[in-house]
Amino acid sequence: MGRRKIEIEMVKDPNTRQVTFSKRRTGLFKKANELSILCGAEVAIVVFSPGNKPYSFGHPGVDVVAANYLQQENRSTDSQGNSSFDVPNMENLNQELAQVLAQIQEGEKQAEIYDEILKKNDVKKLSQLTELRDSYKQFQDLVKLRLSDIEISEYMMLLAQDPVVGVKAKSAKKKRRRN
Amino acid sequence: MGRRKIEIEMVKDPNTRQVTFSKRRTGLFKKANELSILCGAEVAIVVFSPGNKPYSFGHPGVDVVAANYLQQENRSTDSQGNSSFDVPNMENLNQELAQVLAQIQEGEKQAEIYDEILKKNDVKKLSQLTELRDSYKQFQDLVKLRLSDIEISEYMMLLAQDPVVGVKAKSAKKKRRRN
DNA sequence: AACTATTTATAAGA
DNA sequence: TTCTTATAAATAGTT
Repeated sequence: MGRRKIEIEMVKDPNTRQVTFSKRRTGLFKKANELSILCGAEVAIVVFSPGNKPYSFGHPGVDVVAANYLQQENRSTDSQGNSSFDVPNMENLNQELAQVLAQIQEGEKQAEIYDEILKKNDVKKLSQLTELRDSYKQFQDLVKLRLSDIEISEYMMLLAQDPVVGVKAKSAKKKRRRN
Repeated sequence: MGRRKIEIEMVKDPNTRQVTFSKRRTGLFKKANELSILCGAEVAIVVFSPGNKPYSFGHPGVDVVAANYLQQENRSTDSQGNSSFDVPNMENLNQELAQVLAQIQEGEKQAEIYDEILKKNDVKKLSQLTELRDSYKQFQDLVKLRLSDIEISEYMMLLAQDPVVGVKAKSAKKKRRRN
């Protein structure tokens, strides 16, 4: 959309990055505003700049939308089976699918476990804390690396494609924002 | 941006409105994704469709960004970005807890990503997905092993000083861990 | 769900 | 930062 096409990857020069951020944040908020008006939709956006300054847009307001969102999130078991697996006819693929699905369930269980532990406030050692944190980061980095191979943009869009309704507020009933 | 210019006002025909919503929501999320990547910025969006279905986008995650946002809001701000909470009070603790839980959810979301990708026919790169999944599993196992020995308050402090998924460090600067 | 004629966003330059 | 403008990208109406 500019004089040249750019790749979607971290802008290296900090100065240029800040400029890009300003321009695109403006554009994003404008789009959000149009969406809310054209469709009568509620929209809330929070953005942190590269310098960590928060910017927000909300119609009718960030807090209002956030409250609605959390409300939705906390009910919901699973509204619709958003799985129309039109998977190709490969045995391998089906296998992978099964495994991944199992993995998802595992992840959810895991979170519940964390949740329980956090609630009980079990206490122990810092050194392991650090390790845990690092492990988590490593994992995140790994994911990032791999995903860039798979087209990170694409997958994020895919992720954002479906309604959050049934996602899994399950383990997070602990959340306590305002109200 | 289309065959004709349109006024920014409520689209009257419900059918057209829904179509417009879908298209523009997709566009909005794509823009948000690009912004987060190009600038290393945290972005969270929540949208309710005309039919009141919630959709969300977040990098590194809606909950994470929301938690940060609320934290900013409630913190006795120091325009220099020097936020200090040496000894967390209950408020801070609860907020940090929210963040931790958000992170956990993000972990789960990773698993969902795999699912999404598989659903969307990107079959050729299956091997990479397998690697990913294995990494994830390893991570989970590691966490399982260690979590029971963790001091939650310390973990929260770690997260606070070096928040969320490598994206960037929040305003919290050098913080010493317990001595 | 695709397709394009157009409009709109924006990258680079000033 | 703001403006300008050539070009990339989003999308309104159509199929």
